[in-house]
Amino acid sequence: MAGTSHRAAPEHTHPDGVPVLTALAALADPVRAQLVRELAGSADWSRSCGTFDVPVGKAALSHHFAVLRAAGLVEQRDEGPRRVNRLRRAEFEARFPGLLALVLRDDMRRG
Amino acid sequence: MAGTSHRAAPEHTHPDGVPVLTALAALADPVRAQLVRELAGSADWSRSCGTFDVPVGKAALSHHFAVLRAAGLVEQRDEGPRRVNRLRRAEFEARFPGLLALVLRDDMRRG
DNA sequence: CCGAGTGTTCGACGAAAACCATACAGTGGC
DNA sequence: GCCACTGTATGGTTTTCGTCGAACACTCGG
Repeated sequence: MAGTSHRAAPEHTHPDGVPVLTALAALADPVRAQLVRELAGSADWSRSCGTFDVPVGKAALSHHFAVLRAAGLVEQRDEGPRRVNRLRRAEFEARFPGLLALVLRDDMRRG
Repeated sequence: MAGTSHRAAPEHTHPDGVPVLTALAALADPVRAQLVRELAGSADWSRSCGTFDVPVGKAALSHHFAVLRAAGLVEQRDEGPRRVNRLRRAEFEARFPGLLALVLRDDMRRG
């Protein structure tokens, strides 16, 4: 049975069902903001969770991705042993116009 | 000396000097979001701090206003015994285009 | 079938944040 | 001068959040 995954698929939330405060809280964290920025600079499904340059262990990293999923920011798919990611640009932009751009265009000021 | 206030003027931060994550964190709180919404629906300098319908004591309320000031969202001025507020619509919009609209246009969903 | 690689889950910990009650500092009316 | 009113500052409690270490689950290659 090739192509069959026996791993539990990650739970995804569509941006349409996400409250604004949840979206803001998801982005108001330095680690998650960095994840989103790197993800925005990469092609869809090209980055697995372990390939991000953030100063946290894999347990915390896994938690952050869960938060991003719950906020409708990230979609994940299992590809062999790793879990590859995609930034939900269009859907998130439709729900929260301009929000993603604010985080991406930021001048990396202190904070 | 009429017109002289002996009270320390509140410290204000212009939105231009505010990091994006600080702005997001300031708005990602239910109480503060409510303050901003009520403020947006009132004329400038028409509301003093005590006139907002939020379920917290005045100590916490004072703290929330300090956070909003530090995020460049609110300007305050002393008017007799009370401190009246103004939402910095234009300045904040110039620094974070679309962000205020997201909080104001929200459908008040749970969360 | 085993072992390396990848990511999640669990429990615990510390730091940060929200909150309250109280005390304090101005303002203005009496 | 006193007192009610408004908001700030302080100290301490509770809750939330980010983090880690360790254990577990799954995939794939030998």
